[in-house]
Amino acid sequence: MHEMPDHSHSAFVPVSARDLIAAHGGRITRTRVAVIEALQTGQHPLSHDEIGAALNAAGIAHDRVTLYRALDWLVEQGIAQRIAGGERAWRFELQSGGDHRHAHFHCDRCGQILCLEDVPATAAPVLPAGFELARSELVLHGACADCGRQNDQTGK
Amino acid sequence: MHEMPDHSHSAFVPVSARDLIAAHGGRITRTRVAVIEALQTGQHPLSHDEIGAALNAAGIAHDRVTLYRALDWLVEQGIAQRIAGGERAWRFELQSGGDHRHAHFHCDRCGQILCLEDVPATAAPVLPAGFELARSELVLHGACADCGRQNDQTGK
DNA sequence: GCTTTAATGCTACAATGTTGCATCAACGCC
DNA sequence: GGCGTTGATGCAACATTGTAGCATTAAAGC
Ligand SMILES: [Mn+2]
Ligand SMILES: [Mn+2]
Ligand SMILES: [Zn+2]
Ligand SMILES: [Zn+2]
Repeated sequence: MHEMPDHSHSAFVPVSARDLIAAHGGRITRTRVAVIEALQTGQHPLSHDEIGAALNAAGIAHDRVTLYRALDWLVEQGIAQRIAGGERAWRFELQSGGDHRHAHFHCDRCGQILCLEDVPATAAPVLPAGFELARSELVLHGACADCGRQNDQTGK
Repeated sequence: MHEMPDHSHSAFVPVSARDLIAAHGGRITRTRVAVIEALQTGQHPLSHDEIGAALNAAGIAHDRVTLYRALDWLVEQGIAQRIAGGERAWRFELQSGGDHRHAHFHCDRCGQILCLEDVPATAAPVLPAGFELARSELVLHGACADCGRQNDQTGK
């Protein structure tokens, strides 16, 4: 595993995993660093399982429970956010700057999840009196380009 | 396809559970009838557990698996729809006329789910080329009136 | 280095949902 | 109304996802 030297003048990777953890007063551990890096690398919100696989690939031994707790902590700290997705398993992605909540697309055939950065999840709907809105989740379901193409004849 | 018998001048309870099942070519069983009636009675989308409790209350013995399968069948037939809700458990509600998909509110404190009939879940967003939208789910999270009132000081 | 305690690893458990298969009962037919 | 067919059920066993308790390890500050 490579040490990230901090010649970080790149505007694209604004904070190193270590800085992010330290900034929230947490201890810098292999697991947390690797989880954040997996989320930074991933092109879509990752499931617990996918993150676990990434850690294995990086040669980082870990316990299931530890991973759950690392993810919980990241969410508590506002570093990552949880996405419901439509199956039973949560997906996780880094909280990119601010509270920019966007919609997600869930392919019902291959299970792939895609960020729709352009589609805000924010609705400002009429809630009954006394109700307080904390956040909104918008998930679109359907078939992704690959899946739609490969068996379009099913009609369903 | 048979026409509804015409003693039905009530516009409010359009179909009996039995008719609904028969119209979809299914066998009319105690469990299915009771599940549909529970969904018709319920004021919000019901979890598997809540439906099971309703069956027990109605004195209808049943197996966990049977209930799962009854619900699966209702969803397959388009009689009911599944809602993700944000916990691990599905919620179910009858598919009221047409494809009228509305948003739902999930209270993060008491777990209550509320239908927001007025808020359409439909977004017509820009999907990448080749993607096919089947349906969309919009879930708003926060505190319901009761929960918001009773401990507003937490701030979280 | 030494101490403190946050974080981990392990075990055991809970909640939700699924699969296979033998049995039962709904429904069509007579 | 009885009968046979087969869809629906009940039961046992299992899978997946996530939690709780507690002893041990190791990160951070001195
Ligand atoms: Mn996203
Ligand atoms: Mn609803
Ligand atoms: Zn797909
Ligand atoms: Zn509430």
